[in-house]
Amino acid sequence: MTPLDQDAPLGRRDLRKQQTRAALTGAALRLCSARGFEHVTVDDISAEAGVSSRTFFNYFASKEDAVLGDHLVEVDAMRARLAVLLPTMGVLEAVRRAVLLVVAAMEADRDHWFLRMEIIQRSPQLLPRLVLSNAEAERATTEQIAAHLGLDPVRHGYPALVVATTSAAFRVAATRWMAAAGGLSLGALVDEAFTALAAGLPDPH
Amino acid sequence: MTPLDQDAPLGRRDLRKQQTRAALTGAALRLCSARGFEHVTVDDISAEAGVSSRTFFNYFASKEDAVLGDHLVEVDAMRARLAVLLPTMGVLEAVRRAVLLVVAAMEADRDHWFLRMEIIQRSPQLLPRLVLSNAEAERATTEQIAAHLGLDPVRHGYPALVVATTSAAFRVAATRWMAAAGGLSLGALVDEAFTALAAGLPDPH
DNA sequence: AAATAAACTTGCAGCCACTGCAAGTTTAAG
DNA sequence: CTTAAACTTGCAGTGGCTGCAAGTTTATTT
Repeated sequence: MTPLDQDAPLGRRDLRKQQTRAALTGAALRLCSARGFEHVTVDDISAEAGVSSRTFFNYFASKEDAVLGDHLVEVDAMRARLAVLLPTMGVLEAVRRAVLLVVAAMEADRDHWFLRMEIIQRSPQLLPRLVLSNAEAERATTEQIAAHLGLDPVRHGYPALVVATTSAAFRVAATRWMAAAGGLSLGALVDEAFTALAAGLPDPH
Repeated sequence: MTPLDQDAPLGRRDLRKQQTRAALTGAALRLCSARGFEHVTVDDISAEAGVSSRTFFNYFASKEDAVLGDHLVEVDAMRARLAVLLPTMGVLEAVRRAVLLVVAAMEADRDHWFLRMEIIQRSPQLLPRLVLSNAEAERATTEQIAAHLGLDPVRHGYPALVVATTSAAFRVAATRWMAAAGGLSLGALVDEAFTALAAGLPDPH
């Protein structure tokens, strides 16, 4: 009598796992927000979460991972959405709409993201790592777009260019979102950036 | 009678310093290219260069820095060029021409750059750090453009957007350059990317 | 319910990146 | 020549991270 109504096989064990995982990320975000990333040790985080430091590394490959998180779910959702949108509109417009999925996820997890970004802002070494976590996703998206256009992703630069620039545009929007401390809508900022991109980045006045 | 004809004060000491530095980067690139970044220790690099591992850290803040290098010179040159170009043309065009300085520097240091990129390709952890080394430069350029346009870089997203997207476009061009193993001109690839950017990234056919 | 297997946690020992300190050595300056 | 500054180095120590060999908890089988 295993409850499989939803999508996740929930045993007592798996439940406790994602509970421990949440405790670790929570502890990491809280402590790093208070003291700064480099003044928090893995031992501190583990102690705060009530597990051994060795167990910490059973959940996260690095201290940075605990702060930055996974985001694999959103990546998969975005790929699925892209597959639907690409045949019916231009590439840039399809990417814009697909990105709105990520926007929704971030606005839903708003509190954690503000903590994350505050920590990242004070410890710039984390920003690149955040980009890296997107790197694999970027590569996959590049191939998806190249396949749709029937282009060789190596010979043609277009797919990689679209992905890299839109990704950068998104990062800028997210940074502004945090700088405004939630006073602006992330979706609106993303839209603004994509509009400028589609217009060829003309000088404003 | 200090020889100051050029721009650098060259004493026996400074000469030996940049000699040691070159030996360290050379050793780092050679060993990492042969064995892969994570299978090379700082001790290995130091021994190959004929200094102690402690001395290594007097020259580089991290193992990654030894592989990735500085590029501060090009950054300064680019800023100066930008200051000249900005008043006489559009922002995007000015950035495009300023970037050509970096292109020239990379094509001149071609061999080292191919090694670097091969190493980075096999050890993706390095890619973020490469982005980070550009992060400070990006911030400075953003402020420069914001000042030129008379915009507040926080309230207005345009300067940051231009810098982030052009930087991404450059990265794509550099990646293709390496993939082509020098069969293509980096300058041509950069031009192609900027042209697509200025046109608003329209679908190709 | 008991026995067996699988998964999870933990301590331990150890590698390696990296740092501060206190020498010793080399080069420049007075 | 003397003094001061710069450079190198060893040493000891912190902290991130891993493999291993327990021990403990949960799932599975009979």
